[in-house]
Amino acid sequence: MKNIKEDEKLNVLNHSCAHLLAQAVKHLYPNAKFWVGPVIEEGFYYDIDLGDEVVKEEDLAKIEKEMKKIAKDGKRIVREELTKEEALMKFHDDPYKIDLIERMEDGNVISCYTQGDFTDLCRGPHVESVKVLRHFKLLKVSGAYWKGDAKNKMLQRIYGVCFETEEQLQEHLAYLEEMKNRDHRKLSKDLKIYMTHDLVGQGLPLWLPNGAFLFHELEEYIREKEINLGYYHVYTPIMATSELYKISGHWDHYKDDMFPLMKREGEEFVLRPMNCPHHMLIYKNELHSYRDLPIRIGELAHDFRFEASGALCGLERVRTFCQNDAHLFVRPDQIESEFKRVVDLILEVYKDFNITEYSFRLSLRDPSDKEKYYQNDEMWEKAESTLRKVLDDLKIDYFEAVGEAAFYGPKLDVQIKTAIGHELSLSTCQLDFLLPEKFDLTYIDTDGSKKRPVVLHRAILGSIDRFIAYLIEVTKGSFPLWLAPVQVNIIPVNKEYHEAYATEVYKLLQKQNIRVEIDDRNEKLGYRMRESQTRKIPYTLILGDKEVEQKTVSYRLFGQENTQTLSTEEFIRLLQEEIQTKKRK
RNA sequence: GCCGAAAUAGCUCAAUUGGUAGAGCAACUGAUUUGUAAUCAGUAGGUUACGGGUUCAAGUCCUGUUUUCGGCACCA
Repeated sequence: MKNIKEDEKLNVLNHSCAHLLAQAVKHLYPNAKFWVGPVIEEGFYYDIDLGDEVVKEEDLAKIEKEMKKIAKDGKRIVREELTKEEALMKFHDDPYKIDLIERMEDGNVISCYTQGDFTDLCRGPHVESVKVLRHFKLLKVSGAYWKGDAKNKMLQRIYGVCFETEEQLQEHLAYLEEMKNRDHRKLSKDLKIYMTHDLVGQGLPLWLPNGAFLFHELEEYIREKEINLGYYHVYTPIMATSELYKISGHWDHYKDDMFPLMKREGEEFVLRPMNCPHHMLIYKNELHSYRDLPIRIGELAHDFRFEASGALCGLERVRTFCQNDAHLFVRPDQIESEFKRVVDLILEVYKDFNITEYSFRLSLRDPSDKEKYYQNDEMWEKAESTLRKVLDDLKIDYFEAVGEAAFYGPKLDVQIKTAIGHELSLSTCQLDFLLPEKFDLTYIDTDGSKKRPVVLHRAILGSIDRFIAYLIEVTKGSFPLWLAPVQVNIIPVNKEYHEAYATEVYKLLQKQNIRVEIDDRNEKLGYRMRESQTRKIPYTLILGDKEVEQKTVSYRLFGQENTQTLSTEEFIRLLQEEIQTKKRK
């Protein structure tokens, strides 16, 4: 999709369109007051205070109509430059604009733009005339907190997009529609990946057999990779006493995001929101020599977080999920090499899954946020500069995000965008000097003295749940053979004559651990083929007279129309090769 | 959590201004015995998410709850 904000022409066009929107809203809602109307990647929006009035989705058509009317009139857009005092005078009855003006530096030129009966404070630039604004569409309305702060009043936000030609606009709208069809929630329903139920609760998905196969294969995949890299896997309880999180420091920072306390016989338990404290205790269970480090403790661990109800989304954001977690206990001199190994693993895994659209985010603390972040300037500077150095050494492109760090340290996150445009972290690698401190972790150094290890928290697939959600979207539900819930579907042409051979092939494949089904229903071949294709099963076998006679199989690949014929042995070899090469590199 | 919208058969959707809840697919039964994306006929399927109210009459209007959707805020 075109990034409208980055495109010079479209940026100006959409910004002007935001003004056109404001003007139309002003005509229809005379009491409207306007905050800001910026250009974003997807188009533009305007935040508006309508007092007691409400814009509903059905009102968008009405507003669009007014916008078209104004555009047709074709007023010129005129720039005017003011001093701060003049600007304050001009917008004296608009508290929102006064707020903006007052925060501008004295002496700077302040500009505003006028089109017909509407003037707005704005840096510009704009198109010459509203006449150019013809191919636009208002897309959605929503509430949005003033200045992005939940403590403030909620304004109304109207989103839209504008293009130079009608073709471009229609193409864009078609693209948005196409993306909706890629939404993992829709595909998951079609492909029977997971379900939810009111009686279980929101954000708590139930994995159906097809989803469970995916889940299991991914667990096996990453576990094997990690074992080859020297990780040890453990299982730890999904709960602990609240005391554990008081020691780790999580209690102070995150108890509101945890499921509430369970009290019994004077003890207090919580469902765990993360696994770090458990793994710290496993490290502490033994005395460690400098020779033993790094020690890598991994777990496919189920965690529970009380996410805000409005944040929940399919498998992408849930209240219980399975983390592909590990904690790497390293000596200070090993931070760089170990961090590099994690980045290498991330790159390797993404390659295995053909994930190409992602970016690295270096998440740093916001030094002014004294509440969220653990206070120790020296520690933070050391940690942040270490990560930066490794990334630079690896020549990895990344962007920095202030205020996105964990409370205990900076991190490298891998960001992806979902089909419907949500930006999410998939993988993460976090540097932590704090938890080793809190749990008084040590190793014995060369000189016999106790030293403090450093911890790297990392998750490669992130959460299995979210990873599957993303995988469904990038593959459109057509999974590579090794992941496909059903890998081969056998269709005997005639039940009476071909079922025996079909069963024979079925048993052969099953013996090779191929996930295979046989569709011997009394339905026409075309009917069964159609269903096989809509289920996106990679291989569909057609077995009839010819195949029985020659001891062969004829197969059709998902999404293709031609049929290939191979001997049964060759076919099995083909499957095995495809599974092996894609699965284990 | 906040602003807004929605919830009708397993799924996708209909149901004039309040006036007998329907269709396609799926399921089941029977016929058909099939060579690459939907064979034909029949049967069954509903406290219209859940609770309360208005009305002679509520899927439709009001109200509370739950869940879902679009954003915002959040995301250890």
